[in-house]
Amino acid sequence: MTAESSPTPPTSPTLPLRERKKLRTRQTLIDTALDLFGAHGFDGVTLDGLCEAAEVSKRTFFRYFDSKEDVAMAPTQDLWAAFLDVLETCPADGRRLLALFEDALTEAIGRMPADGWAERVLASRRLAALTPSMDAHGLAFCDRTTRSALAVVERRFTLPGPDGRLHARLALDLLVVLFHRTLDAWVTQPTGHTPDDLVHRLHATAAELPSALTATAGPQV
Amino acid sequence: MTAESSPTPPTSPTLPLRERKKLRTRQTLIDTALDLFGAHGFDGVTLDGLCEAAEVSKRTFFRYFDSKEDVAMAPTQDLWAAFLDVLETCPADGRRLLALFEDALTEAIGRMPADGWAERVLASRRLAALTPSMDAHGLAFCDRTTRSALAVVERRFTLPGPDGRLHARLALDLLVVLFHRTLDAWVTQPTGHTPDDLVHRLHATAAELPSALTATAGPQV
DNA sequence: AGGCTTATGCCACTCAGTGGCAGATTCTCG
DNA sequence: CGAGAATCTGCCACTGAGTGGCATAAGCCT
Repeated sequence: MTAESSPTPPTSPTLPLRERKKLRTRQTLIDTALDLFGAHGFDGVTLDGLCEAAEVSKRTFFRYFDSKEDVAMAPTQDLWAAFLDVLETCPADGRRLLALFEDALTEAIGRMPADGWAERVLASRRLAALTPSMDAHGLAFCDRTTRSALAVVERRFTLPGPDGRLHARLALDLLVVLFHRTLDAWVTQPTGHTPDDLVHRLHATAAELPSALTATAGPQV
Repeated sequence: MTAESSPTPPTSPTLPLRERKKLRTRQTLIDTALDLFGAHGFDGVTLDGLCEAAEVSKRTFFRYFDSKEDVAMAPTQDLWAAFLDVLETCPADGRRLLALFEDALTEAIGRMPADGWAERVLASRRLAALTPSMDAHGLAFCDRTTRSALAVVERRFTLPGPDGRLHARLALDLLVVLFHRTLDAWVTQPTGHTPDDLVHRLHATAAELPSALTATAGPQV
């Protein structure tokens, strides 16, 4: 439909046509899904309806995504994929693991496409808050990512002490917890849903961790 | 079938017959499910098969459980229900929130039925490790429980400071993380799957939290 | 252009989960 | 004890997610 301005550049820096089509189909599916889910709710849209709107067969849908929940979670999943990628290459100076993870996630957020990613995350999270099965799916995905990240860390770094592996796992779990609380706050705020603000809030939430560890409670008056 | 020895005690301390039957049906469903899932895998058992084995109609199954995953998660869910119950009544001396939660969970573990609960948890967790959809379901349930617990805490206790609510939520998230790592280790060990050992390991894992916060990593040699 | 690889569409199928209704069981109160 | 109300249960039909198989079409390579 919207033909590129340059018909056939001599040295094409882009991917081969087939790959570009796949990317576009995937993105169409994501955008259509977030649109429809936002309008009628997750359960108010059938896969058949979604596929018809996106002009693909149901069979094709399942070659791109594992489940109905999956397509709505794509923005977050892209982020964690980038996180793993950053973790794969970042240096291991003697910093604290948690700080290292925090910075890797910051870097990953920075790598997200500037056009519309934040909006898609926002739509996705708002949907998840209303849809138990989406929430469950997202949580499980984070857990799997945590395990992958732990594998990368074990392979690339030296974890001192007999409990080094446990410490790394706990640090990763902590990062996930911090990120989720950060997302909660970021999604809830009325305006200013930018990646930069997300990063800012991530560090702010992380700064509260020591207080959370020592926080006490008195009886209700 | 197995009639009670005392036909009709004058002052019956037990629940009415109808309630007892319901309890028994529920427990039969759980035991049958864990048996069959353990033998053929979660996906190797259909609901129709499970219902036939438990001698109930599928319609009845869904009057007791929300989903196929739900029945296999019952042991853990019973624990968290008890946790909420303990939280509802425990005193709020000036202790740290995290310690308070840890003790409440310990108390909840102590309230679990001595006969077979540990075995059921073990079977349930081993299944969950092999079944993504069960894992997701369990994670989502923990998240919902965390929110319920936060509501109880906010209602019963005073949370000082503008970030008191965040601190409490983080402390609860931490407890869940600690519990999951504890379960990982407890399930993995070859023997000694007792509630007491679970409690012991919970405190041991919690003791590693400060180290996890400050842990560092060097480059791989 | 022609053959090779890969993505897509279509069809039929299994299984989880739901709604409705009829019949059975338990509770309650006269 | 017995009638009637309140539940609990079983059966049946139905929707919708997800899968496997196979034929076709589209992009790729030389």
